Amino acid sequence: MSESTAKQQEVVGVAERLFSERGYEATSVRDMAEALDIKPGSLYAHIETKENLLWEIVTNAADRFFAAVKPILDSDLVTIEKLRRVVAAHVTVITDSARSAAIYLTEWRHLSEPRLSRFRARRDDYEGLIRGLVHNGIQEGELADMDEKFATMLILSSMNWIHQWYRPDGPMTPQEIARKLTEMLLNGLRRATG
Amino acid sequence: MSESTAKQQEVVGVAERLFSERGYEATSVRDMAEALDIKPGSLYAHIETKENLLWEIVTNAADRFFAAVKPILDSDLVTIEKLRRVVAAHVTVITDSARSAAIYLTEWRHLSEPRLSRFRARRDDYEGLIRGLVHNGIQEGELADMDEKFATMLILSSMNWIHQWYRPDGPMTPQEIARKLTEMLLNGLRRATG
DNA sequence: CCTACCGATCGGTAGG
DNA sequence: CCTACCGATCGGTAGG
Repeated sequence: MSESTAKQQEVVGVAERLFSERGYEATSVRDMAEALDIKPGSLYAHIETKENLLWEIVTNAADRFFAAVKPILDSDLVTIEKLRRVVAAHVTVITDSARSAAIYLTEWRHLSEPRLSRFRARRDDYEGLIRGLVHNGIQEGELADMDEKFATMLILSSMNWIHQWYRPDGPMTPQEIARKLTEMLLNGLRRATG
Repeated sequence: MSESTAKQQEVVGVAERLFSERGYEATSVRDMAEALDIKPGSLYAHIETKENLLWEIVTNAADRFFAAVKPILDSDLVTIEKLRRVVAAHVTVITDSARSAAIYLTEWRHLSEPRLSRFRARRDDYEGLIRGLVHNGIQEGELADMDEKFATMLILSSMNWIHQWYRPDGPMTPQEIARKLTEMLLNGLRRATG
């Protein structure tokens, strides 16, 4: 692990913006160089390959999701409260780093092997964490007796779609988004009878 | 509207496979020609441009979603029943035409203007249909008094994520997926108390 | 970080 | 549907 310079961080920032706006494949090294106001060849003083940039962005994003969620799972809160906080933490990662989260969620498939497999394994680990939470919630009777895998997918999909419509200047704060989402997921859309 | 030949349908089929597997930008006309066992230049006897293929795929997919959902919305069923059937219909479109649905959901951004705007408008119309349903459900007291727009997003996001994990040879039928999804969305994940 | 350049590949066309 | 090709652009490198 070599330390990364300020300029390298600037390059990553430009890559995050362009990859999230146009997609990885549709972004050329010339696009990035232009945004950085340098010549295309000069970019390679700061990066090794274009794919390395993608890899750095998605692994950093994965790190953020794990770091936000792990301490909550390791705590001794009851499952429903863990779930509330995990949703809040995950949503906050998406809203705070919207660009890299979008790349993490949509551009990973352009990684080549062996990174592609490493990525998938890590993403599956994360899914496993959420699934463990759902599993416990069902065991303990806090969550309904339902298809564990399917419920996990519902939680992840509803959280991950947020990057598609979230705008920092929109009317809702990340906290509000997390609160409404947990509320709807836990209690359902149907009007409670009685 | 010129009628499309069997060969043109074959070309569209190959494009659906490659665009969904690798993405639009990462698929070259040479990739498509090779899959069709013809020379790259010969492809242009059947298509005008590569983007026309993308446009045909996403508009056909949009047509399918509207056609599946419209008659249900126009019926005189109660809102909750409409919602059940709309979810089932939408999920069935995704599972029956998984490749084109995936392209519709993820590759549309590579359209150029003015098609990009036309696409967005149509997608917003569809979202409006679902939102109208949610609106009515709240008015009539069948759905909980909640953020209408947010509930619409939750419904759409949970349905649309299915293409990410659905496999035709998996254990669940489209009907089962739709049933479980509606159940969880309407009643929530929390164990009903009392 | 620049100049100058590499071979490969891109979407697409002319003429048959 | 093929041969033969177009100019443009791709990711990346050598040498300074």
